Amino acid sequence: MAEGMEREGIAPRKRPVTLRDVAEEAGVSLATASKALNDQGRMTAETRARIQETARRLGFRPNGLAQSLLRQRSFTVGMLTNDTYGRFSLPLMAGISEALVDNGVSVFLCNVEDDPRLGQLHVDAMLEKRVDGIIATGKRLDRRLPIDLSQLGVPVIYAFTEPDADAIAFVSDDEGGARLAVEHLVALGRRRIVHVTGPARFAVVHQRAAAYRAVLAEAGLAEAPVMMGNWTESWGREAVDILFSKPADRPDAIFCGNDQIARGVIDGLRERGIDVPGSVAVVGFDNWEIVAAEARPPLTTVDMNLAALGREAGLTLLSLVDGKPVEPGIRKLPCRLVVRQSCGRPPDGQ
Amino acid sequence: MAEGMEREGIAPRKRPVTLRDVAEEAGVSLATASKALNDQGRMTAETRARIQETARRLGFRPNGLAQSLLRQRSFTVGMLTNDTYGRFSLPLMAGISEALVDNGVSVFLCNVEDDPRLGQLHVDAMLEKRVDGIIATGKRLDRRLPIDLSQLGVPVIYAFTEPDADAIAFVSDDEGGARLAVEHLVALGRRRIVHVTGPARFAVVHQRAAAYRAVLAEAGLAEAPVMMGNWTESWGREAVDILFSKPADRPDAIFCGNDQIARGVIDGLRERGIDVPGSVAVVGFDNWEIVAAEARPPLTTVDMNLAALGREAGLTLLSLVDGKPVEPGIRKLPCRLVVRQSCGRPPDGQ
DNA sequence: GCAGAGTGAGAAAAGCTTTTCTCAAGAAGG
DNA sequence: CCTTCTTGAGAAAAGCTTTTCTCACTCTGC
Repeated sequence: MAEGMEREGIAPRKRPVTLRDVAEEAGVSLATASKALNDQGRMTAETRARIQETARRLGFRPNGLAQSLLRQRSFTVGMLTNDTYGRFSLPLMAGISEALVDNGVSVFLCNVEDDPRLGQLHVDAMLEKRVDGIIATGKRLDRRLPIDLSQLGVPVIYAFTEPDADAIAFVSDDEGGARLAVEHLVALGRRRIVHVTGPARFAVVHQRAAAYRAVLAEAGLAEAPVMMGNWTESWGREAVDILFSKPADRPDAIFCGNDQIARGVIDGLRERGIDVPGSVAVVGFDNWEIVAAEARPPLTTVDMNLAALGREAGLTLLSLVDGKPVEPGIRKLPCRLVVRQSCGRPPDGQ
Repeated sequence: MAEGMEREGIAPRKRPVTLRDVAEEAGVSLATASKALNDQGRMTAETRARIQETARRLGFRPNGLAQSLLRQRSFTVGMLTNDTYGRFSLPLMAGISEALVDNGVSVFLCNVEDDPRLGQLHVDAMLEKRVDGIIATGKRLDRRLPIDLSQLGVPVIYAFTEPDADAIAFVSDDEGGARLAVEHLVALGRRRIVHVTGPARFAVVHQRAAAYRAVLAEAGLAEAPVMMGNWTESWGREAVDILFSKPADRPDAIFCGNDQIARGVIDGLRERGIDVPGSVAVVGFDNWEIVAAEARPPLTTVDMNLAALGREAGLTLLSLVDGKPVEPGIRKLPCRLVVRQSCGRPPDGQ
């Protein structure tokens, strides 16, 4: 019956070829075919080779759905974010994806905005598709996603977002990051360092400000005011106007709460004819390449290592899925200072 | 046997509850339980209600893997991109995801950089997981992804990337977009319009330049030089230096190839004391919010409607998956002009 | 020549759901 | 009272792979 049948074309169009097809073509049973392809069971080397060759020729590809059903493991995880694919999610995703792809795990990306309905929709879809786990990420360390993930029955990891109680979370160490920045300025001999940052309703604003104050105290420097505003360039320019409109107490360094503010600060200073870094050094936060690298001069800034954070989160999720116990709690991962040109000569020994 | 058994806790820990559990608990067969939950088959309203109630109480959730295996449809699609989750992929994804989530379809996001090995890895993973289709997106309209998707045996849609032969693709209409920009300037009475754009090796550079020349010709205006450089702010500033260093032939409008160039142009003009839009009008391309909205003045720019493009691509893929025939070919979707303040008063009637 | 060991390969179950038959019991009609 | 129709519900197959048994056959050693 298979005698006169010619396989036409190249693409395995229509119905995908199954293990049964391979077995029939090779004249063996399903069991034998399966074992041959998985290098398991006992059989002649010749039989094994023949089956493998047949599979190759037919373009056989095992059906992952069937495998998953049997193994109770889908090699699939869901990623939730409310950062409409934004600045923070991006490197985070890159790290997560990198950690998982090498283990054959694919990632469902789900943007839930801040909409509980949309969140529930995506979570339901994930659970029905039997994801092995979920990674929750966000755009703010101090905001929860609009859905409760604590009772789902699958492992959940939080990355760069406020976790539920008793959860496993990875966040950036903002105090440490701010420390790096301010200590850098101190080491460069700056004495009057001010902090221009975002709105008071952000937790990170207070964390970074606290570290800023601590470093000043440790260095025996007078505390300068912390100026809170928006996360925008225009606030940076405005802050410069405030700081430099009066002749006294002008700073010789400005530590900014993010790169956009820093960029505004740099622009404001340039427009006033104040040299950066000659007269005033500027440090940013976030290392948002497109802003930091194109600033004039290019911006020295704090990088939160989000890709590394994502990778860590991904690997930990895999451990969890494999049943290894993981201590709950919040893990802070260190930031890193990216030195460009807005602070002048780097201090000795760095 | 089930008599003394108390369900403890809330979370369905360990083994998820299956249809068999529901059937046993309700005292019916699997078949009846299935039909009850799907509102199919015949049975007393009372039986149906009892089964549904039981399912609800037990927190039953059908196993999507089993359903997919049977239906030959996984309600899953893969998205490939080489735009390391960048500026273009982002809105594209948002649109695609939006179109699909309402149909219960989840999206595997796969960043393949420009690495054929990584691409093959992801494509293999997708095929094993039996995605219903694939959407290929990129960061450039004139570059292929590093893998051949034409013989995969699943439907493929290309969005914002160079398609393989005989494929279905959605791209932005860059000529049309450039037209919108230049016609806007002409309508505002600008007479000497120059075009500052990116490197000649980009196809869009030539498409947009051609449209620019065509509109000038139609308006009876003298053709000004097309200045090709980099997609950077510094090139925008440099171009201004070139254009305004000599006193003659100064433009009264500049059409920029992207928003970063436009931003550089605006900064360059401001630093020369040239009023925007008073003396010179500026238009950008891409509508990259963070750049366009924070420019001084905020930038009028061309938006490629990438979210709409993604939505269209998603819906078309669904048609394809449902077996509806779709004519191959490249579909160009219109751009849209976002008017902010860098061109002055919008022309009458708009 | 025969018991026991080893070897190659197949049968069958499991994983979960959906759908098509099949069947038994009760109701309606002659 | 017997036949036919209707109705409620279950049995079984299908979708694809993996794994554990089981079985038949061939050596090996005595």
